[in-house]
Amino acid sequence: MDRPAPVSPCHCLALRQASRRLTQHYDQHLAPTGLRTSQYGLLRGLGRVGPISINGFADIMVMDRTTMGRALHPLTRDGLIAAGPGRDGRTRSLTLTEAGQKRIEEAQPFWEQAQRTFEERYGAVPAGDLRRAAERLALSV
Amino acid sequence: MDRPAPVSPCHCLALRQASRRLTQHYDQHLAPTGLRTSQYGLLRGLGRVGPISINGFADIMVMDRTTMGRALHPLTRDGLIAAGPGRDGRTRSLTLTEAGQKRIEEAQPFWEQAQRTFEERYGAVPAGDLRRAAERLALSV
DNA sequence: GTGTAAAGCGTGCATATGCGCCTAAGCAAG
DNA sequence: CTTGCTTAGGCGCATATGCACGCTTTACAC
Repeated sequence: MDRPAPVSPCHCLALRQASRRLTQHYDQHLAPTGLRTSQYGLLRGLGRVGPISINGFADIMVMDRTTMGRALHPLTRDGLIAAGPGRDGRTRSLTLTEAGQKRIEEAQPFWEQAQRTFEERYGAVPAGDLRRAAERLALSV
Repeated sequence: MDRPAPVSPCHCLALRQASRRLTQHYDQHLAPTGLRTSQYGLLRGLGRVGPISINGFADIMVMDRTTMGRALHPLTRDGLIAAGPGRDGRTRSLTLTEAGQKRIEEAQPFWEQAQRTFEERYGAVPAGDLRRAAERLALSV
């Protein structure tokens, strides 16, 4: 997998490529848990901000609302997230189930190893800088 | 679309969120051209490194080979990229067609505006730093 | 109360993403 | 020439991504 120089000074393309690579790295570490990185992120996020509506959760996770709706399917199917009725007839209330909480705890060591091995290769300081820059982008654009 | 603080110190999650947001920004600007950001990136990339095989192009663009194979479908369908026979009976040779070259030129002003407006909001210097950090990640991990 | 706007969510469509498995073609050792 | 490894690519499956459109429910002005 040796490649020539990356093609283009496009900020977006560079970020997309980096995102793909990093996702692959984390996914490989999380594979034994049966969770993808995206799903682990959703569980962690819901654990912090739930109970919450789909739209609210989508905003927090920086996703399109319809993407969120569909991303929840495999998680509700597997009983990791419960989507009960909300305070309205419109809203649905998302909560992390006990199985979901347990699954997070099982997956955490694998996530930590992914995070750690990435920091070892890329450098912990640059990794932190990159993360903060990405967080700022997600909030600002 | 105002959100609370982003959830998690996970490098991967932060990068994925930023990637989604930025892709949305560029996609909105490129919408009049009928190209998505990803497709514009593929055309630009192929223009630089083509003719090339699918696997070779996938490596350069930091994609899975199967993802590349499928991403080419709408582009070959629309005649922007030609997938002729390669030097082997196995390999296929990807080239940018004249229509593809023309499409890039048509789209360029829209891409430039997306790039520029992002830099205005996020800051040109941080944007460059972020792009270089992302490029390094794509090559290193 | 009623009409209208807005909020919350779902669905259809098209593309994006990558893993596992498969086939075909080249290539080297015997 | 045959056996076996490697390379190039396709396809099925499942999830990810978001736009356009539509539906139901609520909020609000009047």
